[in-house]
Amino acid sequence: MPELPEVETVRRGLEPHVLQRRITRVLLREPRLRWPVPEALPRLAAKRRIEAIGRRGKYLLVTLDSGDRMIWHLGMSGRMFVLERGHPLVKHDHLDFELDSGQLLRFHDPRRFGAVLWWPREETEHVLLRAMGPEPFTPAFNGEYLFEKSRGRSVAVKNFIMDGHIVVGAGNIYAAESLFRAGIRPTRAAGKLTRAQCQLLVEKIREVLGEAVELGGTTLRDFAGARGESGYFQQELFVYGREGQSCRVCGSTIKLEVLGARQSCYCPRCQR
DNA sequence: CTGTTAACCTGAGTGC
DNA sequence: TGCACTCAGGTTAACA
Repeated sequence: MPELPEVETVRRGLEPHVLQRRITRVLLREPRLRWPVPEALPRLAAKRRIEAIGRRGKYLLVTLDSGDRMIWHLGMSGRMFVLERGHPLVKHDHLDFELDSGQLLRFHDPRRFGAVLWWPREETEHVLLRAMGPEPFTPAFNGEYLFEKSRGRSVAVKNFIMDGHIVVGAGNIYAAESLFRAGIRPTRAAGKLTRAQCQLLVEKIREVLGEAVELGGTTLRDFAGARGESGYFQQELFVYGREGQSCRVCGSTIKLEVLGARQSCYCPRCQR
């Protein structure tokens, strides 16, 4: 489900409800997520105050007053809702964090590709975050960086920019949309991009992700923010999910190709 | 090292 | 209605 804009939407939605709130109780119903939820997590997180909620790539980072942190990932189908205590349970409600405000954070994830992990304060670096590429909005992610990284790489540029070691946050939707706006065909070998194309692609990735964050993400099937709200970026899509329809710019028929087991839409005329 | 594929899981949608 | 089948926004492990 969620790429960077959706995760950022959830983060922003959670923030006002959790900052400086104390976790009064943690209810773990189903520990079998992407990795097992640590058995000790409910005990360790209970009584702790939440001091910050941040984001790195598609991971949410929750800093507690003990200096320990939790790492949350929504996977493909995960949601983290702010609800009033006593809200009825539904299937796949795996975990609750009850807060001293009377509200609770409820993690719901049918496919269980998500994760809820403990990151002890004595560990300065977490193995999941260590090898991650730069955030798209930081200066470290720039045209020259992308150009250098892509030299000698034969992988399709779409797979290349979806690789979290290169840059974090662009999943299937936003990779496709960024490439459309940059006029680059998703199948193009990364190593064949020119300097100018790398520069343009960086700008378009930032533009697309930025607009999507402002619109609250993309709701295609089941994405919802922390209060259950939909995103609106789906109205801005040029190629994703539009195979067979006409290009909003030139009228050509949008084509679909499978790249690395993922659907990849592009305009054969606008993207070369 | 690079590149490709399968795997993890459930639910929604489609076609018969 | 029901069944078989395909596909889905992410990430890692296992392979060539």
